[in-house]
Amino acid sequence: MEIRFDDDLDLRRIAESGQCFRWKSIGDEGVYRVIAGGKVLFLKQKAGNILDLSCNEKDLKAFWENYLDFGTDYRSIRKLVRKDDPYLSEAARNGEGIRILCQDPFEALISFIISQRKSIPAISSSIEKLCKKAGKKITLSKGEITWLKKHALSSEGEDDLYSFPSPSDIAGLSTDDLNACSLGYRVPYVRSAAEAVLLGDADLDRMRSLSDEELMEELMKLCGVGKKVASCTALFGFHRLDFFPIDVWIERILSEHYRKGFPYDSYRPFNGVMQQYLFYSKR
DNA sequence: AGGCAGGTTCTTA
DNA sequence: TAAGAACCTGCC
Repeated sequence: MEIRFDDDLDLRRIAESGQCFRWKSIGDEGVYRVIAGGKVLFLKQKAGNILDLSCNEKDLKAFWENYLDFGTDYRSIRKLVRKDDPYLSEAARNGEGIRILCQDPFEALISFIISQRKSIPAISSSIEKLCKKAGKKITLSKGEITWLKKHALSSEGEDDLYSFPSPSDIAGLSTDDLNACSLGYRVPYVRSAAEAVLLGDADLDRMRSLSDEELMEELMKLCGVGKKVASCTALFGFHRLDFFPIDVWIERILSEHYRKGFPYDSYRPFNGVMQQYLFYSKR
């Protein structure tokens, strides 16, 4: 189905913004394949703010609309950028179209635990291995196959897709299975996080009702979850748009351009969106 | 070939 | 409280 969409939206920039690891560019016509919520979505952006999606209206309303955060007005947030900040102004121009996806908290937690000291290709590769080992197979619907055909794309290679595993799926994996996902020293981190969620020691649903500070505190109780991973989980998995994860890149930007500190007060509660502009622009 | 990668923990003062 | 080493492994 096709919809017109007027707010900021740039699929390529979202895919390359580092917030998600399961967006894949298919072919060379700007088509992306996304796996989330146990489902797959193929989508393509066309001229005139038209979005061509492989789902029907029911699935759009039931899931993808929220996933793509259609309820948030990013154009207005982008306009909050202070005129007296040329660095952020340029970053926001470069990053126009980035949106912060509403991803699953558990998936974000595990993904960002895995991300530590790994390059982006290595992160994606580990996550794919994990999904293949423990996730559920996703079979393409008739509509999805038709959609691919319409875009002159083969469904071969698109028929071996797996959902992100549940806490019990991961907790049930043997050490050998986890090792086979190239997780390295993160194996115990991933396992203990999955077990904590499974047993309710880390209650992600309950965490939704916590304040930002309390959420951070709860997440950091998990082994292998420090400040960076916790804030990424909060921003991308809990959609707390004020979190401002500081990794090595952001650290460099802060020390080069914000000697007196980043003006967080100016952008509350959307500091995380500003962080995305800065990060994307630097990469 | 070998250093480095979107961090965290453990150890040592 | 703070700085520094160690950690797995794939990627460039």
